Amino acid sequence: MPEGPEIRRAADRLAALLAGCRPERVEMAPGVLPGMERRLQGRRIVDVSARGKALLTRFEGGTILYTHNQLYGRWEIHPPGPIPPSSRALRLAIHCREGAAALYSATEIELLDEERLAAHPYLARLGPELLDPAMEERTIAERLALPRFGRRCLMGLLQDQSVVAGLGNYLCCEILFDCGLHPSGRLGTLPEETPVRLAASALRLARQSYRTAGITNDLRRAAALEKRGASFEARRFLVYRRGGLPCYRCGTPIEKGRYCGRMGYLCPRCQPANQAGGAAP
DNA sequence: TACATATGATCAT
DNA sequence: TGATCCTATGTAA
Repeated sequence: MPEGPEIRRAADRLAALLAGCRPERVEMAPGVLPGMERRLQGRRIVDVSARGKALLTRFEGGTILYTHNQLYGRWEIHPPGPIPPSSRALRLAIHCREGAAALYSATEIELLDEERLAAHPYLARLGPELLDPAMEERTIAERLALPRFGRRCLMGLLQDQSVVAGLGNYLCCEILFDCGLHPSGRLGTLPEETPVRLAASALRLARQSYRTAGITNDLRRAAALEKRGASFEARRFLVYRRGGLPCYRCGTPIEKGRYCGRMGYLCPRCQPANQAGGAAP
C-alpha cells in the first residue's frame, strides 16, 4: 500500500475502526517496541492520520504510534478475536471491541511524543500534503517551480517528498505520461507552464487513485476493460507496469527502463526525450 | 535455491 | 547518482 493514496485510505479505514476506542489489547511481535504494550492498552485512540507515506495513530495523553510501510508493509483490518495466521510477519495488532488493526512486515515502528514528532527526521522533511483536501494546484506548481529544482530530472523531482508529500513511483510514471513529458526532462529546459500542468495532473490522478483504490487509468476505459474480464492490475494504469503493451493513446509499445534511479514506464512517442513541451492528453 | 524486482528512503560521494 | 537496507514475491534453474 505504499504511495500517498494507499496510505491515506489505510489511515481513514483505521480511523473509522479505532478512533474513540480504548484498545483492549495491543499485541507486539518480539523486538517491536519492547515493554510498550502497557503504555497503549486501555488508552483511548484519538485519531489515525497520514503524513506523507507515514501513518500516525494518536493516543490520549500525547503518545503517537508512528509507522512507515516502506515497500512492503501492510495494514489489515480483522474481525474481533485472534489474528488469523498469515505468510507475512505480524508486527503489531491493536484489538478493539469492533475489530483489530494488524500491521504486517513493516520495520519502521516508533512511539513518539509531540516533541519527538516535530523533530522526526522523516516527518520534518515533508513538503505540503498532496492529498490534503485544501491543497491547490497553485501550491504544488509553485513548489515544483522553485529555482533550485530547475536542474533536477522530473522523475526525481516529483518523488522528492520535500517538494510535495505523497507521490511515489507509479503516480510519477502516470503523471508524466498524462503530461506527455519524458522522465529525464528538466523544468529549466521546458515551457514555463509545465509546473502548472504537472501540478494539475498530480492532483487529479492522486485524488482519483484515492477514490478508486488505485486506478489512474481513464475510468471509462477501465470500466470497459473490466467488462471484458481484465484483472484489476491489468486495467488500473496508463503506463505503469505496461511494458511492451500498446500505448492507449498512439499504440506504440510502452518502454520500461531506469530513469533517475527508478524503474519507469513511458510511451516513447507520446513522451519524447529532448523535446521542449509535449502533447496534452 | 537463487536471483531479480518492488508502490521507499537514506547515506556516501 | 549509486550502493545499501528492509521484507515479500515471482520466476528461473
